[in-house]
Amino acid sequence: MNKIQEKYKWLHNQYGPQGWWPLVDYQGTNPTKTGNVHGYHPGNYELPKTRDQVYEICIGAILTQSVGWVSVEKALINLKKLNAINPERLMKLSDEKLKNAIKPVGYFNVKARKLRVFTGFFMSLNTKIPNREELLKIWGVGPETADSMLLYAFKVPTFVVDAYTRRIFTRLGYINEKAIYDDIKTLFENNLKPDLKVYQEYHALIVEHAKRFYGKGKDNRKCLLFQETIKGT
DNA sequence: AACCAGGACGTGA
DNA sequence: TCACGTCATGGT
Repeated sequence: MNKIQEKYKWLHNQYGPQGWWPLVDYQGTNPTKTGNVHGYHPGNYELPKTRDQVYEICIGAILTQSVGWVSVEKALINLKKLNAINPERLMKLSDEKLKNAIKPVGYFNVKARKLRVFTGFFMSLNTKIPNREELLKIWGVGPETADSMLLYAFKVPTFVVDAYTRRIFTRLGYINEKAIYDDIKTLFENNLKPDLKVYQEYHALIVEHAKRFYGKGKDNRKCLLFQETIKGT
């Protein structure tokens, strides 16, 4: 077992299945989770089931850019009340209603536009699964957003890298600070079997762990246990 | 009361 | 390419 696999094992043992990606209709709360948000469905890998759920994950991936999930959940609930977690119906919302609904996530002018651009693309898919290149061409969809959509909405085993991933594994010494997104992504994909569940859980576990122990400050000594799994390997 | 959150884009060097 | 400013609300 390589180091990347060992870290996964450690995290999963600590926190258990995370039940990502949250869906507003799922009231189940993961009691082990940081924060007071619901929508998680630990152990259920069948989701998303409907087209609208696939869509919900995609727009959630856009809304969460540089923003915590607590805020995104509010925006999604607002959209839900407008019956607009559906591509056709979201497109029919006025700009005013759309921006007002997503206000909690901030950057609402930019994100409203991103949502419309993406929604046009989504409708053109017509049940087809997009590839990474197609997603990256969309204005407003960068590497992390594209990978999140692929992994959690379209169930393609592609690894998601975020600021937390970079922070943890930089401090661990696995990657250097100037590593670019695809370098980090490759590190994980080269050291893991392309297993959808593992990819989904690993990213979610990294987020959970980072929220607890890896603030933006320099202190990485809060989690000695995690550090120690390196030694002796 | 600063500081930062599950990024991406536009700009100038 | 690359570093830096911008987008904006809400929770510690």
